[in-house]
Amino acid sequence: MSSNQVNQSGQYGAPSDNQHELSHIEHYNEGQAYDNFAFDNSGWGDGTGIGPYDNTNTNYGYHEVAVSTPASRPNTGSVGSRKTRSGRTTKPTDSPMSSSRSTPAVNNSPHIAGVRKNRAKKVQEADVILQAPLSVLTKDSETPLRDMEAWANRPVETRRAEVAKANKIARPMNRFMLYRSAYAERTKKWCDQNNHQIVSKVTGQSWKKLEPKEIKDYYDRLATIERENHQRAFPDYKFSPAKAMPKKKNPKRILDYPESAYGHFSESEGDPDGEYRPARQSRQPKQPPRMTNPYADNYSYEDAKYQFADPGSTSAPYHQAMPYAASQAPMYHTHPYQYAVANGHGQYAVYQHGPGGQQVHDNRMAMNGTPASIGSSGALVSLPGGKHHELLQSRGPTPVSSYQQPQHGGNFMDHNGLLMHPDHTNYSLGHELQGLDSNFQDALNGGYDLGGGQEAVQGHVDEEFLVDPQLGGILDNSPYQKFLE
DNA sequence: TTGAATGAAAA
DNA sequence: TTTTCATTCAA
Repeated sequence: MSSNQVNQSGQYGAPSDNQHELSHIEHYNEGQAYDNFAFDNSGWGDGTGIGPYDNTNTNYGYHEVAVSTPASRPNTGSVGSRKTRSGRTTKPTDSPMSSSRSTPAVNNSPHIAGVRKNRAKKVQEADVILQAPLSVLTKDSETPLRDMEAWANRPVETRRAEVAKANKIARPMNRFMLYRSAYAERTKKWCDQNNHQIVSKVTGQSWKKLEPKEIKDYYDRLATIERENHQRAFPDYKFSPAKAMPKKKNPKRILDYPESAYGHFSESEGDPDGEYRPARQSRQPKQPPRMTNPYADNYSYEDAKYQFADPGSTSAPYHQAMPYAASQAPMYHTHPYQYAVANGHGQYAVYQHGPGGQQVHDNRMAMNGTPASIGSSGALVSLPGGKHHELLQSRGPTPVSSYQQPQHGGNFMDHNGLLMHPDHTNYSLGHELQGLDSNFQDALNGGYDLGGGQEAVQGHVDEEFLVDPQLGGILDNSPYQKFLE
């Protein structure tokens, strides 16, 4: 069955929670425990990955019900227009967001007197109920995942150039933002929606309820890398959110707070007591600059405006405007460090960090004869140097959720510290691993002084190798297998 | 939308 | 002092 067909399994009319849950267990669990995998109870359905809309808080047999939100869903039908509870009678569509399957929201929540405090925190779930994570649902998408490894590994120079352009230091992406970014384009295509709010809701739902631990761990580690590189580029960055603005309770009422508090402060009327301030992404450390402070002397973000010539060059204006570019490097790069990235194409690139910033040495090589595939992401390892040991060390056997049930010790961080994207992970024969291991070592040995890097490649290599499931890499013992028939 | 970070308020 | 809560902001 193709991926985006209308649900024909009768779930729309599922008579009761219990019954549905039972059927879910019988049909999908097959006696296996999914203890650590946060499926909702709606089951995997027929492979559409979608469930019914519910606008009236009618459960339709689902435990987790999405309440659609008219403000965020365009192109919905008129109120009360849905005549059938069964999606079976609606026209097939390749978009799970089809209006034929949606109805406008009706808020039937009972009003509880006196309970108003959390009004703003009303949970707005996606209009689509996913029944499988996006990593599964969009597995066969022709739209590649965005390469968030490349993003997390942007060199210091790139990051500073971005700051120069935007005139602000952006926060590093957290694991969910990385995930969301990776899947945004796919999700748009899959939903046939080009709406940030919808993408956010769908990816949020997939992330929070559906994605297996391995996917989350992967983006967790990318987030760690992203955070570390951000820290490297901006050692004194400190998140400094704008002071919270009081909420407008009722736009028709007289504001409880001065108008100026809600927006830009003009010089004449704005914020005389300085209570509110517009958003800023970073601020100078409150402590007086130290000699070792890369922002030393008279430099400040606000004043410098980053109006230097070419941030990527080593020209004098750049270093004058960005003094830390020159001064901080020795502080944080006492020893160059390097890491290797396997991109899922059976190729490795070795990155080297140092005072001169990050250089990418494209030490690509074939591995296992694995053909090139869409997208990237595969394995990633950091090699020793500096203070980043937590990225460099093998963490030993990573607990694997019962969802994965790997037969051959499938840890997503293997004994070499390889960070393996679950999409490219499989469990198979040892001889394949030998190829990975030697190639990996070759990559590391490609013109570099490994130093402590040898530590990262020693030790036992488990029977893991990279496989692109789009090329048929899902093997019989893959936990995804049963859902991809 | 989730999650990190922040700061104020409450315990 | 510690915990809880609301808020900002990353795309």
